[in-house]
Amino acid sequence: MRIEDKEGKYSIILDSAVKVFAEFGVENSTVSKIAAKAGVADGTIYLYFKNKKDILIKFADDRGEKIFRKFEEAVNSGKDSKEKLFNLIYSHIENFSKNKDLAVVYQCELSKIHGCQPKIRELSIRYRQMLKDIFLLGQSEGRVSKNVDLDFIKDLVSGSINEIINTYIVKENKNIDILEASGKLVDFIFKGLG
Amino acid sequence: MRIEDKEGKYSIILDSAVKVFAEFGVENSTVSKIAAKAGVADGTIYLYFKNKKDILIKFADDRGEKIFRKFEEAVNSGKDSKEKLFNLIYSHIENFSKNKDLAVVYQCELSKIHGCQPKIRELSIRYRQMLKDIFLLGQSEGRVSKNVDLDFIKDLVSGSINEIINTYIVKENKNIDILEASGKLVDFIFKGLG
Amino acid sequence: MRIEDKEGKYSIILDSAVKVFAEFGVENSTVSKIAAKAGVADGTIYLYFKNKKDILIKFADDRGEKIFRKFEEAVNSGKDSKEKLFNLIYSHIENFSKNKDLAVVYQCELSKIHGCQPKIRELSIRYRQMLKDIFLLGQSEGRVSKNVDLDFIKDLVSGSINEIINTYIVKENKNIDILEASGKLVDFIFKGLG
Amino acid sequence: MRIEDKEGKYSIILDSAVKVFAEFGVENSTVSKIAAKAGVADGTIYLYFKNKKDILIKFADDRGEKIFRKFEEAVNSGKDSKEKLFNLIYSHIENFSKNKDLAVVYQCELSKIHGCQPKIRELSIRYRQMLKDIFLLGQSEGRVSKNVDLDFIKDLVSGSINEIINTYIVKENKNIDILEASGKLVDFIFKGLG
DNA sequence: TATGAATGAGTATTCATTCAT
DNA sequence: AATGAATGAATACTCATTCAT
Repeated sequence: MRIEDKEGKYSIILDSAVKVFAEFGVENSTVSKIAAKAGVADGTIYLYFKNKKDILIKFADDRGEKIFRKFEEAVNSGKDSKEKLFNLIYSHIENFSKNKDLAVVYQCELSKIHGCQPKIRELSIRYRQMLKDIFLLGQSEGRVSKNVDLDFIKDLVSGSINEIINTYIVKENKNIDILEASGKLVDFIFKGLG
Repeated sequence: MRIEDKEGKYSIILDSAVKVFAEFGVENSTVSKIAAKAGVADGTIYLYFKNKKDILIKFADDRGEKIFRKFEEAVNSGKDSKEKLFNLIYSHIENFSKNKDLAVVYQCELSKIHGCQPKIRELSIRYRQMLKDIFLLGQSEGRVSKNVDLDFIKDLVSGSINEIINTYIVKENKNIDILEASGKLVDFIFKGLG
Repeated sequence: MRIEDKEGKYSIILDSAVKVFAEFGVENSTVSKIAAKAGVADGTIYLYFKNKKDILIKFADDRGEKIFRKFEEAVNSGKDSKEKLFNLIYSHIENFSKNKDLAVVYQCELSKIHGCQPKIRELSIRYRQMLKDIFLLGQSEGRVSKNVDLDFIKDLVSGSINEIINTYIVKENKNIDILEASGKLVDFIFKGLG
Repeated sequence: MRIEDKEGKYSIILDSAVKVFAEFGVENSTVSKIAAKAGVADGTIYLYFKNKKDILIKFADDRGEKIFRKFEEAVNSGKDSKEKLFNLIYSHIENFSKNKDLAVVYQCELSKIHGCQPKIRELSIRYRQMLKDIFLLGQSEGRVSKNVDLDFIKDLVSGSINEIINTYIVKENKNIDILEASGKLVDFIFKGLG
């Protein structure tokens, strides 16, 4: 059996777990359900994960890190602060729209699991630092007033984006015009910061 | 036994439950822990609540409604849209600051419990309608541009307020200057909507 | 409060218990249900009965004894063995028809309760002795063959009567022509014993 | 693990349950007691049975059906109505004598459990139909009078047999001369029907 | 590696019984 | 005598985890 098979089964279980978590909630998800969804025996789970909670921790670590890289790429590909913010928001909404199970687990389930909190907290801090950097750039571009408290503002913006995800993807499960939503949000923010 | 004693025991159990839920999370909270914290026998819980889930439902119904009344009073006591929004945000932060256990349970735990969702959803809708009404008033006052999509904006604002609660009360457990935070938030929002 | 009031409340509880036992079965009958049906507080039960099982024991003792007296009277009023048997069977079916709750509890519930068994066993023995005495009389009358094993036969007859009660009153809840049924049964038995 | 092992454990639990039910009564039998008697963990019970009641239902279905097959074979192997009835009664007493636990549970416990009643009722109906068929054959043979009400008589006979089981096996726990008892019973019945 | 039968600790809930009023 | 709120022991059932195969 090749190494990629191990990675493969590890991934299959992780993906299955997310689907199960999203459908039933973490607490109503049993190891058996995850194993069944992954097409492996219950015991096999324990060859790849220490225990049930470890699945969530690994999910937060792996999938969280992966999606965060995409956010960073999106930001890097923007030529100025406004485009960077737009790209970030667009990437965020798009990625979570494409994978609603992941969105549900991220927004609702993960934050409560004790072992997951370090990674979640780290990602949250990095996310907000990204926002702060964008707005610092905006200040140097003259787009953002030097009077605003960026530490405070980055939280507001982070909350706004979160709410969009929560409202349109997690709760309402609506199809959203990502381009339009991202545009409106960026306009609102930059106007507020001008 | 006086009437207030019965109400008293019901309240004592509810308060104890909130503390336990906040400390351990709903799923790691046992009926025994709640009973012990309330200083009653396990069986006594069932004289006042149908079952464990019912405690959360009653909590959402009773405490949620009570706190929402305060929000409405705060809004009503404002003379114009800006003051109304300020009062709402101030009241929101203040009330959740005073009772962090309640904040934790509201923000993190309640939304996932199925039986609670009707009330949570109702409160969420009423909250956002309050915001929309404030901004409609703002439009008639000439303070808010008629071009903005109020349904979209109210979500952003709701998300921003939520994030303040989450960041400063639930996660960081910081003491926050409520007056300053409310002021900054209102300024940012009205500037963005101008 | 007069003495008969005590007897009265004792009786009311006993009657209520039988109704509850018949409706729910002994094991699904709670002291609370019995108290509610009797219109007294739960605690009041314990002023008249030692505990829940004691209700059943007292029921077996009191009601069993009472109904058994009627059977004896019925037998005594018959002028010969055939009439005595007819009267017994008629009285048995009639009394259990009139009070189906009592029939249900007697036939189905009581025999399993450990504390009740002494009385139940005693009544069963007395019942079968009554039958044996009738058949002994029948032998002296020349109506019953001297060759039959009366100890065995009395059991058969007892079982037959039981089955009539079970089939027509407890299970099927049918209205039965008591006169006809008693007649047929007596005829069958005496023919078999001739 | 061989197939018979699975069947084996299922059977072991069922047998253990019957013993426990017979000793303590269904309501005083705990799942733990059954598991201990079977030499398995409590949880193992639930790998083979849906819940506690399901054990009784399966018992009624499996053991009831099995024993009933023996009754049918016994009847079929008789060459005329009298021999058929004799064989049935003999088989009935013999089988219940050999397994008194089963007899106790069948006669006393099973009839009250709601989920068991369909099977119990079915078996009871089939049993009495068997009796009726025997007596119909007896009529065609000229052994049984055409005047008797067979629907009534089959109940009497069923009750008589039941009483033999109850009296000698369940209650008195006596050793009984099966050959003699069956013979007497058949004689009595056919004489009564002549 | 992979399996899945077996385990048994953990928990919500019920209800007979008590006792202060 | 009567009440009924409070008690807490008892028990069915779940499910994460293990381990012999």
